[in-house]
Amino acid sequence: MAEMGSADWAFWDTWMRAQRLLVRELDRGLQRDCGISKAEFGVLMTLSGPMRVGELADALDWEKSRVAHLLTRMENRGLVARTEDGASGRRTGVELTDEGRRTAERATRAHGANIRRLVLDRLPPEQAAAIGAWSEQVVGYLDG
Amino acid sequence: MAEMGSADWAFWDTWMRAQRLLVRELDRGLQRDCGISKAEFGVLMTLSGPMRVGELADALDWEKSRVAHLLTRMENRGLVARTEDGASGRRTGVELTDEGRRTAERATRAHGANIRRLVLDRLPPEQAAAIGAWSEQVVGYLDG
DNA sequence: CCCCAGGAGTTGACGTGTCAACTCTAGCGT
DNA sequence: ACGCTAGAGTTGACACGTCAACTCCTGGGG
Repeated sequence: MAEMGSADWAFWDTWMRAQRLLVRELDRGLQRDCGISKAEFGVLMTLSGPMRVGELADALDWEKSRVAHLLTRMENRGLVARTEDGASGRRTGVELTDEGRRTAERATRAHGANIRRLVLDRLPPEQAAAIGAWSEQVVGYLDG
Repeated sequence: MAEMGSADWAFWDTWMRAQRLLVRELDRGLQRDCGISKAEFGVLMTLSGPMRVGELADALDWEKSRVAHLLTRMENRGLVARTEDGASGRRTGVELTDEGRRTAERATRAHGANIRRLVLDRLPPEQAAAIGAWSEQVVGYLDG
């Protein structure tokens, strides 16, 4: 197998740097406009109806404990509520509060606008096609 | 400004998912093969000779406090050493230990091989060109 | 000479993520 | 019916990043 040349490292560094700058900018926008983190945005998008914690973790492809910790913090801020599940009375489900739904609505617009402004509007079609193809391929062999 | 359509969201989600899977895989490789994190790898690569903490922070484009915290942890594990700087005797510089140099050497090979295997070897030239162009552009307008 | 303003570095509080250990319940075998 | 195990969910310890406050020089005015 060939070694990494300095051009390879430069390519990789620039790519990762661009990625990091972009994600940082989007995160700041989400925090500024809606007061939530990117992870919380993911929960708000995924949690359409009442769900079990495990379903949510599977849907997001996150560790259950990460979801549990995050839900605790979001519950304290009134974005989600734990719900009783079945006859046992154990709080094992979770759903959005009204506040959570409002925030989700607002965040969808704001975050979408930021993605469009910072990324999509500046992405020529052939670059979009290349990135799309690459993404599909990576998801295919690292996720499948 | 146009809204985000569902195709836009799908494109974005897949892209971010691929990015996340890839970074996770590379981080695990670095941890498994060399026992260091990606951030520590960055320090090991950048810290060629003795440097001041601020220089290091500037070179990496990180917050000084992040560097200070990370250096403390790396110092405890024997990868770097704080050095006395000037007549004041204040420990204000930092350099690699022998152990740090050995780890840096090993990490360069291992991480480079992983990047090549997981990314570069699978990236057709026109996709590489498109991604390279996009990266340059993003760094240009988010960093400049 | 003294003071003090500013830069460099550190530290602490807190949010967040991972891993491992723990609790609770349900379901099953005997 | 009893106990045991498997799964779901939670919790705690720790690693890491950010922000703000802090310490410690250092270099001019006065």
